Amino acid sequence: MSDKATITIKDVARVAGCGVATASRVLNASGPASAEMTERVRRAAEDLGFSFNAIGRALQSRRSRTVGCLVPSLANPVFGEAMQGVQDQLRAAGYQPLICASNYDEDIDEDMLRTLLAQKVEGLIITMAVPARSAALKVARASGVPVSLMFHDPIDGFASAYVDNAAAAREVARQFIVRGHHRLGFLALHFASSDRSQSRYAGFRDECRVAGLAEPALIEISEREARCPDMIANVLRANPEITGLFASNDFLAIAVQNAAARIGRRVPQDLSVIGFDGIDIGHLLSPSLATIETDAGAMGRQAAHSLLIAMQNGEMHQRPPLPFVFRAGATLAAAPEKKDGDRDAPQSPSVHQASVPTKTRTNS
Amino acid sequence: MSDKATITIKDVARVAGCGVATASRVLNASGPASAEMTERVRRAAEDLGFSFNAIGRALQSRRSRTVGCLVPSLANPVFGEAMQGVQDQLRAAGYQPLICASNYDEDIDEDMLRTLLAQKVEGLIITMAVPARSAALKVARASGVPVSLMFHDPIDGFASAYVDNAAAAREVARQFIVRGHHRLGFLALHFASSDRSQSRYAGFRDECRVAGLAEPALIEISEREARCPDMIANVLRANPEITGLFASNDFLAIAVQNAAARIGRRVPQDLSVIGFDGIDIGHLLSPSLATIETDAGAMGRQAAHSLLIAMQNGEMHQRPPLPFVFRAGATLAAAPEKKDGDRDAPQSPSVHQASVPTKTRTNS
DNA sequence: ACCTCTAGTGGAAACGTTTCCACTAGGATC
DNA sequence: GATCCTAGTGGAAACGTTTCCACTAGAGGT
Repeated sequence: MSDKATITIKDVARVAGCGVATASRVLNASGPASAEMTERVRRAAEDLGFSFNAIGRALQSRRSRTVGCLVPSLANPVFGEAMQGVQDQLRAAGYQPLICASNYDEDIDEDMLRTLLAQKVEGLIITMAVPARSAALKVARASGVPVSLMFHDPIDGFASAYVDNAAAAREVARQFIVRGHHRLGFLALHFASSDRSQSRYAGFRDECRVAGLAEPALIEISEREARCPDMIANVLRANPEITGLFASNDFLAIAVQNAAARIGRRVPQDLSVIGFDGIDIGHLLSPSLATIETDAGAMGRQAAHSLLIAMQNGEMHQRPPLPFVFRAGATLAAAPEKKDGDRDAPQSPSVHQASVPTKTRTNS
Repeated sequence: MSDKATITIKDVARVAGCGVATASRVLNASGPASAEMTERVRRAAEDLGFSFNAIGRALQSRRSRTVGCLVPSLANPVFGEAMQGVQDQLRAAGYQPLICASNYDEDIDEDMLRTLLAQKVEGLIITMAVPARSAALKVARASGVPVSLMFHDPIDGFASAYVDNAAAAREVARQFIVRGHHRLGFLALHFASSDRSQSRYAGFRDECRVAGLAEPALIEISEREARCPDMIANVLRANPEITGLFASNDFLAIAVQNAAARIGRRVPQDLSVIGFDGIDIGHLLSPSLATIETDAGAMGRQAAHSLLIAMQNGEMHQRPPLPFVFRAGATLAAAPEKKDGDRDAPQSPSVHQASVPTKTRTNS
C-alpha cells in the first residue's frame, strides 16, 4: 500500500517525460508550459501522489516560509489564544508558525531562539520570560531576522503588539477610586521579571498619586505561592487596610476571592478585586469578575501582520497599542464604610459622580 | 554589525584550513580528528559565529528532527498543557515540535497534516477535530510516519495517550448515584464529532443501566450556545427532572452553574454538577467544582514518549490509559428530597454508605 | 530569404549538509 | 624490508528543489 520510496519531482518528470525544470514550472505555475505538457505533468504528479518536499524547497530558495514563535507558556490560555491568532494570520499568507514555549525559563528562551534561527525562520514573534537585559533578545537582533514582540511594551526599538499596561492600570485605579476606595494594592506574579507587571504597577501608582492617595501596596508572590490559597490568605491578612486589590491576572484574582473567603472576608463587601486579561469564564463566575478585558487573539494577529509586512519591505512599524476595555463585575463595589479615622482621601478631579460606568473603552 | 552573508560550514573549513568533511566531523564529534585540527575548527566556528543550518542538515540526512503536532485549539488550556508536555519530552530527545491548531475545522485538520508531512516531520502527535472517518487520519496513515494520538480512545490501530473516558464517566455516574440522584443528564459539546464525548456518554449510560436508573438525558449544545448562558438556562428549564448533570468539560460546568443561578436553581441543593478535565481554578471557585481530574501534560508526555520509541525501533505500543481522579467538590451534593412519586431507584450494590468519598483513584 | 522574437523546453548549478570513499603517513607486526 | 593496520584527512556525491541559461522551432517582420 505505501510507497516503496519517497517520490520526488524527478519521478514526476520521468513519468511525464520531461525535464525537472519543466515539471517544477508546471507544478508551481512559475513559467511557460504548453497545455499538453501541463496536463501530462499534472497527471503524473497526481498518479504518483507527489507532494513537494518543503525542505528541499527551503534550502534552494532560502525561504523557509516559516516564522518562529516563542511564548512563556502554552498552558496559559492567553498565550494560546495569541498563538491561534498568529497562526490564522500567517496561514493566510502562506506561512507556518513554529511554536515554542520557554516555560518562563530564561535559558530555554535563548536556546529556543537559537533553534528557531537554525531552522531559518524568516521572522520571529516573541513574548519573553524576562525581556529586560535578555540574552535572547540580543540573539534575535543579531540574527537580522525581523522581530515582532507580543504583550511587551515596545522595548529597545522592537515593535510590539500590546495593550498599554500603564493606561489600563490607571483605569483600574480610577475604577477603585470612583467607588471611594483609597487603600489599594497590586498583587503581582513574576514582578521582578515582568515588564508588564512593572508597567501596570507604575500606572496604578501614578493614578493613585494623581488622586492624592497613599502609595498602593506592591505585593509580590511566586507562582508556587499563587497556587496555594493559604499563602494568599496570609497576604490578605498582612494587609488588612487594603479594600481594593488589583491582581496581575484573572486567575490570580479568582484565587484572591477564594483566599478572602477562607479568612472570612467577603468580596466585594469587604474587599473589591479587579483582574487582568478578561478570560471568558470571568463572566460566568459568581460573583462575576471585574477585569481589564484584552484580546489576545488580536495581539497575535497584529504581531503576525506587522511581521509579514516587515518581511516584505523590511520596514517594521510600531502600531498603536491595542484597545482594552474595563469590564465591570460583581467583585468590584463601593469601599466599605471606614471604621478607623483614616485621613480623608481627596477625590480625583475627573470624578463627577458615583454612578458606576459599565464599560469604558479606550485605546491609549 | 550584522554579517554580510550567512556563514556556512565551508567558511569554517576555509578559515580553519581544512576540508568541509573534517569541519563537519569536528563540529559533530562524529569522526576522528587530531587535537590540533579540532582546536582550529572550534576556534574558527566560534570566531565566525557559525551555527548549523538545520535545513541543509535535514535535507542531506533525511532527518528533520521534527515532530508534527496537531490539536483542535490552542486557546483551550487543556491542549496547551498537553503541548507543553510534548515539547518537554521531545526537547529532551533533541526533537522539536511543529505545533498546529485546526480550530475544530476538519478541512484545516487535513491541510495542516499535509503541511506537516511536507516538512518531513519524523512523527505525528494528533488530536483531531473529527476522528471518525477522518480524511486526516488516512493521510497520516498513508504517509508511513509513526503516529501517536492524544485524548482520543485508540482508533483504527493507532496508539493513543488518553484517559478511559467511559470508565471516568462511569465513575461520575456512581458518584451521582451514591448520593441518591436518579435522574441524570449529560451535557455535550461537539457530541456528533467527538469520540470522547461519545465514549463518556456510553460509560455514563452503562452505569445508569447497571444501577437500574432511567437512561440519562443526552443534551447536545453547540459551541455558540455554550457561550450564551440563557441558552443553557433554557436547556435546564427544559429538563426540570434532572438533579445531576455531567458536563463535557469544566468550563461548561461553570457555565451551567451560572445558568442555574439565573433561573433560581441552586447548585448543589437543587442541581449537582460534575465537570471534566480538572482545570486548576476549579478548586478555587465557590462552590468548588466537582470534576474528573486528568493530567493533560502527562498525556502529552506519554504521546511523545511512545512516539519517540516508535521512531527508533518502528514499534508503536499502546500503553494503558492514563489515570484519572474524581475530585470531590461543592457542586456535588445529595439529591434533593423527591417531591413527586418517582419510582425508587435501586442503589448500586457496591454502595455501602452515604459517606462521601473524597478522592477515588483509578487507572482503568 | 534573412533576421528577430517568443514560447517551450531541459541541462546543470546551486543551496548547506553529511558521509562514502580514497588517500597519505606513520607505527606495529611479521 | 615488506605488509598491514589505523588515524587523520579531503574530494565529491548525494539529498530535492528552483532557476539561470542555452537551446530549438516556429512565427512574424523586413
